[in-house]
Amino acid sequence: MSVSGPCLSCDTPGCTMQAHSDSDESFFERAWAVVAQIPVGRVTTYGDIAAHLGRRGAARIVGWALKDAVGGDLPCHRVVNRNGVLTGRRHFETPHVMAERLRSEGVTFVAEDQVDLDAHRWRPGEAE
DNA sequence: CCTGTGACTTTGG
DNA sequence: ACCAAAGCCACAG
Repeated sequence: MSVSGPCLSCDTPGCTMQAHSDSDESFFERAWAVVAQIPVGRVTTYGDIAAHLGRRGAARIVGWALKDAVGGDLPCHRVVNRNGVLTGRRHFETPHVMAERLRSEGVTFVAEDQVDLDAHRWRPGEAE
């Protein structure tokens, strides 16, 4: 990305991350770029990422993109579904690493596989 | 070009 | 409140 200025596809105040505008990269790569910016100890949802990329109904695609990123450097464990449930835990090396990593970052849980979304939710474009 | 695939989300019973 | 069904959409074959 090389364009400067405010976000064109989201209404997050002060967002300067134009991951969706001016990009020759695929939707997958843009999704990865967003995930890479999730702060430690925070989580976000598939829907939020998709909406931020200007594709409101592409939440599923985001999850799909993450699947391709497992094993890489991306903090894919910080992405949960809209209820805070770790629906992607099955795609990790072992089903527990997702929760383990979150716990080690200080994220609290309301259930075995459900994080306290209200307490840790991060929206794409927010300050880290 | 058409079809299948899903780490999702919303809706209706 | 719980489950099933139907939208959803980028990407690969």
